[in-house]
Amino acid sequence: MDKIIVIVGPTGVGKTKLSIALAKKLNGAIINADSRQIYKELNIGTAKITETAKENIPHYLFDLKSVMEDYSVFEYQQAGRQVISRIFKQKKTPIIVGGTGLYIKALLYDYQFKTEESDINFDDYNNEKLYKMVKEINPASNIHLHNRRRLINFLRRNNKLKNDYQGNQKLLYPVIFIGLTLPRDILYQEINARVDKMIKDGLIEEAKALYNQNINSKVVLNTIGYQELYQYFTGRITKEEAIALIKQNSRRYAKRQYTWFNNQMTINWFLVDLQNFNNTITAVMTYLNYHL
RNA sequence: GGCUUCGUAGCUCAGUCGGUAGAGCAAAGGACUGAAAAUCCUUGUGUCGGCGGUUCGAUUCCGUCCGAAGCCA
Repeated sequence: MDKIIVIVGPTGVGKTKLSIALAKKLNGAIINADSRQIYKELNIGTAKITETAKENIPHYLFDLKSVMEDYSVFEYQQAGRQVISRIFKQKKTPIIVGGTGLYIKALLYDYQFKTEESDINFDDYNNEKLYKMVKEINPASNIHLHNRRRLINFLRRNNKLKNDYQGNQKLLYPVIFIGLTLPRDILYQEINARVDKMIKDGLIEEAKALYNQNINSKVVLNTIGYQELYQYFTGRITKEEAIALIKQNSRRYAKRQYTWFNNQMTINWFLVDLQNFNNTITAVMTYLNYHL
């Protein structure tokens, strides 16, 4: 058994639940592929698995960083590849679980990152100028004029790479991609209900603790659940508005995840049985037994 | 009961001095190599409340009915 199993899908479909079930049956070790579960302080809002729910199955790449620290795909790629080889050495099955498509792709495909980067400060350059520079280096670039962040990223890190990323589609490991899905309207109901549950479970208190410590890091201000509650804490919106916003942003996030998984990777999709999740587990296991 | 205003896209509304209509939000689709739960792009056919009338032509004018809000009895 030398294959990696990857569980993907939109937020709130039940990836974590499936990961535990599969790990038990396949002598697995779980690797997080969720960009926000990397952070120690973000628990309820990221639906991070609890210690008891882990059922003694090894879990890697959770709680690596504090929200005060930055993190990047590159770091994730390096850490993840080390963990994969370690798990293989233990004769266990790596089970990668998460909703961050880029992390998964960078980890498993031949994504190459530059170690050196330019120290040019681009603050004085307008988008038109940046766009022109990018086009000079790579005329085939499809980065949009208005996407300043990506224009600058390209110029800072990839300015010596003239061709496109040919490694984009090359898998480095034997992988089985499992996707969990639900009809859109049902998924949205599930997401809404889960947000209500997070509130009941103490999301407001968790976010308030960060707010009270004056933590305004990039991560916190760019994470669904926390960014909206911060607006409530500062009095810009009401609690009800914040909760409604969390739901809306979660739904939009799920939609973007679908766009990625449907178009960037080839996934074997499984419809989740909400009434009896065991049916879902069985369906996935049947598939895996045939393909492992 | 009388008078007034309103009834247009899922929501809030604009508009057509009569030639079948458009913004914001919502929503949907898409891009994706260093913040990715991020960043960015694209997309607006709806019996213009119902039924009649005038007109070559009505969502626009007139009548009437229905519904909402307000004022007067």
